[in-house]
Amino acid sequence: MTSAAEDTKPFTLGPGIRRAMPADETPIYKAIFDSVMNQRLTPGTKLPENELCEAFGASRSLVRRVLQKLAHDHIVELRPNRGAIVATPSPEETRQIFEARRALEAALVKLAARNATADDYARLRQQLHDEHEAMHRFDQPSWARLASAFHLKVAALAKNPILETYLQEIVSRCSLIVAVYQPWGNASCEHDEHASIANCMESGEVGRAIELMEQHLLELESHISFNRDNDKLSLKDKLGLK
Amino acid sequence: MTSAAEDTKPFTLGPGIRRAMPADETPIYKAIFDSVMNQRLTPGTKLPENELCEAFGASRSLVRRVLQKLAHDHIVELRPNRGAIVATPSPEETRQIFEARRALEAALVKLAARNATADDYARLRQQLHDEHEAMHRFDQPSWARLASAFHLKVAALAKNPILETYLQEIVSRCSLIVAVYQPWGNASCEHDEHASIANCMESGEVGRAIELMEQHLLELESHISFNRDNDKLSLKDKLGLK
DNA sequence: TTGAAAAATATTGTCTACAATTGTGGCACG
DNA sequence: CGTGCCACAATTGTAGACAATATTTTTCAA
Repeated sequence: MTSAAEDTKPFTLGPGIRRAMPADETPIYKAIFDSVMNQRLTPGTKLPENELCEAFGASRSLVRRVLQKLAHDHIVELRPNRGAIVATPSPEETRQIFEARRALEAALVKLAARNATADDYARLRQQLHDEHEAMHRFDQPSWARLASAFHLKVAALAKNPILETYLQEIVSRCSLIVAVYQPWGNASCEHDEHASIANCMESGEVGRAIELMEQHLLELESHISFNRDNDKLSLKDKLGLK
Repeated sequence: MTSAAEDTKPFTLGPGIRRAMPADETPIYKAIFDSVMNQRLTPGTKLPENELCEAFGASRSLVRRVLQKLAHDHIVELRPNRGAIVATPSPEETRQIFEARRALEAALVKLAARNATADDYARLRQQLHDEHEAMHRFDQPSWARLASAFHLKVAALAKNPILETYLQEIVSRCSLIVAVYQPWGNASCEHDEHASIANCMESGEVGRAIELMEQHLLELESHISFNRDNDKLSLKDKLGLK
């Protein structure tokens, strides 16, 4: 219901396509990515190359490139000679990821407040409006996407593609963590916090904006909990209750 | 004299090696990397796969993986269907890289000051000592490496592998820029600045440490100049003066 | 019946061959 | 003499074959 990402059509990308595709725009990448985010693929799941090949009708070269990229984005883990599995972020990793995110976003807010134009703020408000609307429609998937989009928009306003790319990576990893360890959805009404941050940025209260952003991210992190079916699974195996 | 990285020996890595090598530890990667840093390979130089293959006696698979990794590290640029060339950082890119570096290192200094132990500081002082010694021996290559190493050490002290990785990438790109656009060597006596930063960190003056770090990086950036043979080259071609 | 060792199977890493695209040189034409 | 087009050569992208490693199953002995 959430998305019709069940691409089992005879997608080949076979002979005839020569242009080197950016590999993270491949349908294969997107399908795996979405499946992980929607928890159809849970952490630890093995991803054998051959199965992916015939599932997508692609050759191993492509599948392999896609897995490489997914590994670089920390969506899957690539163990030498042992294949790929869906990444399993540990609590310690999670802590580090959020710490890095706080540091990055603080720096980005500072730069964004320095570099953003009136037009930029107008677009940011549009973004906030869409977010607000999705929330009121109870459109959870769209909302989650838009909530992340706000942070990415702010990052774009900083006009530093390098830091922006880093934040994209980190936000992607955060999304994975939230999807896996907080499956009921990120429930807090983030909208007001986002709006406050934008307000402070536009009115020049940079220090306050940074403070709010850090607070907002701490809030998000505090809602993560690791008591999950992941444990249930390994427990089940360990006790042989099957 | 600077380094004997001329590995033209019949290195094969042929059949028999099965374990997937991290690809940035390959002799091919290191050779290209070093050549770029030593300016034996100048920006814009084409790197045809076949030539690299027979130069290193390796197959295209490996060469291709190495080029992929080099592209990820922004050492080479990978143009679809048109091959790889040595990266050519533009002035704007350079500005962004240094801006990102200032932001990252500021955050890292803050975290490092919070997390470093007495042992950590002892090792950092050892690092500073080595650096100082290399400087007095006029050992330029070692000195440059050690100067970068100081920044990486501080990053390690923050105990956040994610931010640390990001800084490693950025420092690598900075080294490329310095090597290309400041070939006479980074001459400023950086040692004292490094020492001051370390002092402030250890004595708890975090704000001052961050300030010094940013100042230090601005200093480094200010020594970059783009009036270089790179321009000379393109100018020469454009005027047909050959 | 349980444990370990060995064969069989499945899966990954690497290499080579082929297809397609890009760049270049020559030729015709204006 | 300059410009545009077409064929050829050089180079990259992809696919599948082969080799080596990991995993599973089978077998044999205690």
